[in-house]
Amino acid sequence: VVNLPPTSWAVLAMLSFEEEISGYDLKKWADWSLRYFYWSPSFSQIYSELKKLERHGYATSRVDNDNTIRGRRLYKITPAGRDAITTWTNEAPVDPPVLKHHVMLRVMFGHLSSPARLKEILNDYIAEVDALERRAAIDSEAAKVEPGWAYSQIVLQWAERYYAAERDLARAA
Amino acid sequence: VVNLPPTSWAVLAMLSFEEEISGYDLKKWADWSLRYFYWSPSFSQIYSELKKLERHGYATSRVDNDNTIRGRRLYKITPAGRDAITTWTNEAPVDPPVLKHHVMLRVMFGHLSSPARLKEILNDYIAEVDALERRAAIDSEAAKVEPGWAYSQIVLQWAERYYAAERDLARAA
DNA sequence: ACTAACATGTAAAGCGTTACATGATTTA
DNA sequence: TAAATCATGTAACGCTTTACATGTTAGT
Repeated sequence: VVNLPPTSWAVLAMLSFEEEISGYDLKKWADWSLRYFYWSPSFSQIYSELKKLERHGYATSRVDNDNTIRGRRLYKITPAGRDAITTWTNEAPVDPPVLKHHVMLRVMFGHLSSPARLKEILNDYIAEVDALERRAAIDSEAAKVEPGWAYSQIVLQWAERYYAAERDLARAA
Repeated sequence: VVNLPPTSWAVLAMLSFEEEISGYDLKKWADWSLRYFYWSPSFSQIYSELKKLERHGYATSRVDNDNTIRGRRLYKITPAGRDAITTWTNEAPVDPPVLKHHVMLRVMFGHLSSPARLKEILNDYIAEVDALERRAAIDSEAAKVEPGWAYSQIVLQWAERYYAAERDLARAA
């Protein structure tokens, strides 16, 4: 099994759910599911990840053009791809999450600001986290209807509580 | 004020603490303070960030060679740099944290694994988070001795509780 | 028919890491 | 004095985004 960056594995894992999917739909789906706990890659990166997966023999693609000039390319996971992603899921070492917390960064350098302004920033942040938590809750509910989405539901619930905890921490600060 | 990526601002903000500092020492300091809530950049990136800051006029540097062939370059923030970082801290929009949570990713694609293996992975992760939490607690205590590190202490305490919450969430899953 | 939004990519540029090179300092 | 580690970078490469180009569909 080749050594790939985590984002490639994430895309390949998403392919393992669906029969055939286009880069565009993959991105939309990533925004809906992945982005609560994993930076959702841009369109162009998803396109190049798909090409890379195809180069490695982990996916195949075909052009679907129904009476139009510009078609769209549909990707499908191969047995080799399914093997590879299964191996990665089971055997990759557990590495720590990557976090870039811009708000905490600004609090850390609070001597450049004023307590009042810092409080404003934290309040803005709390409102944002609140909104994210609610959206995660909605998506988590939606995941309940499909029995195949049990694991999605678990992580979405995790995300929901994660943001709740984050909000409380921001309040405490 | 120029538009820079957050990592550049983080480096500039660290310069705002010290009189003069080398890239190497900056990296060591980042590992000690920043890395609990902001991905600590590699040596080479810190070196190039410093060069970039100098190009923008936000820092100056001089070579300090005490009787040796190879000297080391010391960087110092300029008044323009201090202005810029102050403006950024106060006026940048609050953007959400960037998170890449590899463990959650693997849980999300749990259908490729087995419940037993997932449990193992989560336990490994809990142990790692535990260790991080303890280290954050130690560093937070250490920050108490210097009165100038009050804000550092706030965010380190935040980080400590953050990891505690993360551990509990992993347990719940 | 026109416009706005949707969809599908490519190209260029910048962010960030890993690998490498090399000098200085400690330690066995 | 040899080896190991600390310190200071550079070069090459790959990851990722932003900007651009262009075709398609839906609303007005």
